[in-house]
Amino acid sequence: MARVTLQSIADRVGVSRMTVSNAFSRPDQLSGALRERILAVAAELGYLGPDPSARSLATGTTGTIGVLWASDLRYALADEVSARFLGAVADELGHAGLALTLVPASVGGAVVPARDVAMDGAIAFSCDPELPALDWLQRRDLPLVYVDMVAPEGEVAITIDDRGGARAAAQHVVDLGHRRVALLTSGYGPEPGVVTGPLTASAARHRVITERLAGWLEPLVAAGIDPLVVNQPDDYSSAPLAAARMLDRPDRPTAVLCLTDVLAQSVLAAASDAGLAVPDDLAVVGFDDHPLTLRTRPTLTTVRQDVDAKGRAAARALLRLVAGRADSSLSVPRGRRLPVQLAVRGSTVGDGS
Amino acid sequence: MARVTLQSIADRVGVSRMTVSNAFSRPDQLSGALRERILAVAAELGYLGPDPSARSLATGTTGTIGVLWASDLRYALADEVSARFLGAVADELGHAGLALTLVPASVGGAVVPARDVAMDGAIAFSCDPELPALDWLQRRDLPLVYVDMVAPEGEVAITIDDRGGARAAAQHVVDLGHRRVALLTSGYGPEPGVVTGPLTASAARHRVITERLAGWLEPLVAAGIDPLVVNQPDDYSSAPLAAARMLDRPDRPTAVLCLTDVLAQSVLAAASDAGLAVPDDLAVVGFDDHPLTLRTRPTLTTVRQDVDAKGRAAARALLRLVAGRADSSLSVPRGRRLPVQLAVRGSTVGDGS
DNA sequence: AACCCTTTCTTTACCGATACAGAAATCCTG
DNA sequence: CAGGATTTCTGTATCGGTAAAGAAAGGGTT
Repeated sequence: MARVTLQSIADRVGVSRMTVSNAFSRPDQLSGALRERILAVAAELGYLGPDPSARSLATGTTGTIGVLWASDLRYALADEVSARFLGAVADELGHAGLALTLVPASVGGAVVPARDVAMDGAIAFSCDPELPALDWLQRRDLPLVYVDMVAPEGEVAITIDDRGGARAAAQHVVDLGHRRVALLTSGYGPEPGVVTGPLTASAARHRVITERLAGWLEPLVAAGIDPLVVNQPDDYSSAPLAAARMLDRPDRPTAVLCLTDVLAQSVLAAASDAGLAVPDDLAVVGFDDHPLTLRTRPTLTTVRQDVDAKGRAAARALLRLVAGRADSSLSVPRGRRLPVQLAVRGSTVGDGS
Repeated sequence: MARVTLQSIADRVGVSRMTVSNAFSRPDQLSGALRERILAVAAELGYLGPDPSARSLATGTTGTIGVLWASDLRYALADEVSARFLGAVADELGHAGLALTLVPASVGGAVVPARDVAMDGAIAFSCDPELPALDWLQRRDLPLVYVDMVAPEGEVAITIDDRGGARAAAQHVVDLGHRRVALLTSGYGPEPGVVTGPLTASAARHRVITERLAGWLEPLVAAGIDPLVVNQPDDYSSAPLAAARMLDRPDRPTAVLCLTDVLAQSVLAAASDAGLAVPDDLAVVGFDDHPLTLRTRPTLTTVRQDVDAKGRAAARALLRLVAGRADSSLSVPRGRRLPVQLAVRGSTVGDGS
């Protein structure tokens, strides 16, 4: 049984192939009666609508947007905050009838997804600017939006105010009178453990880390505080261990600022194990406003970012870029830096009871 | 400036277009020297490789696999366990050079992604068997793997032993001597709150819920226990409230079996707020072995499922189905039900101290 | 009745590649 | 050195659609 195509339907109905195409794609181009007849025959033959690949070739649009992810997808998605971002993007694109394709960053094998997968545009999320896969996307001249990373000059970047948020977090613990402060990060340099010597931007594997570190330092330095910096191995399952070791030191900090809420939760667990009361013996601040911050006890003080808004902003900016390709009179979207907000909860300030 | 195509390269080099095509896609079909020359010219002209859409049309393969998701992507992805599954699938497909496309379930507008997006196969993950978008995928006759849901007769299904896991969890609390047991679920019927009357399979909105409820009931009924069943609204942020109300009842349960670990974490929080000691006053059991189970204090007793393995199994089964389309002599993959394991931790059994 | 405008359908020309069969050149083998 | 096997490259047909302009038929206006 040969495959059903526009042609076979056209033959059966006795019209031109173009008319059948219009019946599906441009209903206003033919009479209602004929359209009905064509659709009836199509249904009878089991035709499902125009072949996506063929249509892509003819129109030059694919109906899907790519997302290039920093690291191994397996780990990236296991973070609820990133996942929510992705969900928001997918949702927003879905409204525009676009699907979302996760583009593996691999460039080794015969197939290089960043080069070989069809898409109308792409979002680079939180990835290394040097990533080879990103280079492919750029060379393809696809509409591109950069999220949570440094974008090339003139490109559209969506970020949050990481530095301002970190600054507020650090100021908060300084205002509470803490003098021995630890910074718990990850992805800073190659070695886990206590970081000695001055902090350098180049050691951070990511813009987000650089910014948050810089933000934390401002109020601390102003207050004459020299923080203990601890670098956490990427493997999150060992986080409790690193946190525990930090709390075991003779100069144990009274406040810990953490790169993410998940790291902060590990600190809460370690504090509990060490018999330390939070916030009286130890204040803990996270970052991101992960949903879990409300489920921990005490609840977690954190810097709130609106990931949904970030996802929507990225999706919308990209949609405008894509539209701008077809109609150059449209205005070009501009990058945005979304505000953040310190959310003070039980892990830094007791309820007074 | 006209676009660079195979033809323009062919003209420039002075060979046939077909030879240029082979230089990219089938290197063994031409001499190394010529291939070098062609690639050099291609690079010079800024050619990036064959156009994905055109190649799709000619070869009939697209290089991407679709994933159809149960609910709104925004919420679905916000669950770390689902996200990890997706990550594992993406990772496994990535090794085979395939990208992964999230297919929005929308079927309302002009574009129906499940019908219009090009893909080589699809995974239906945990969705309503009646979903219209799923129907489109089936009608397209795409290779399809069903995960965590009831599959049509003869189709490939990957599931876990939800019932057995729930049975083990319930048996565990029975063995510990608990007699007042609560079941905390969600997605059961339309109304949140205490469920009265007999449980029915049809009220559950999902196979997973049905199975876990059934598994819990077996040991409970055998022990003559009539559990308190509480249905949680889907909005996870209200979970603490529902849990708190459950612990406020005069016939407060001494053990709670939860549909997921996230729900269980809410119960831990509510217990803490109510001044109840876990596990002495209240035992809590989750489901899934979410990474957070190790970060809570006490750590959470749960039923461990291997989401990575589930993802890999689904991806591999689908890859085999896809390969089978091209070569019908290949064997057809069979469905699998992956085992689970009770992980006893601090939320049911104290450390003896 | 002449004219122009719509509506409705068709014609022609691509979109950018790959499949497959065959032709020309080269290489062995005995 | 004949003859078959290889290697290397080309020609033709095809994948399944859409864009854009043109032709035919009907409708209203003056």
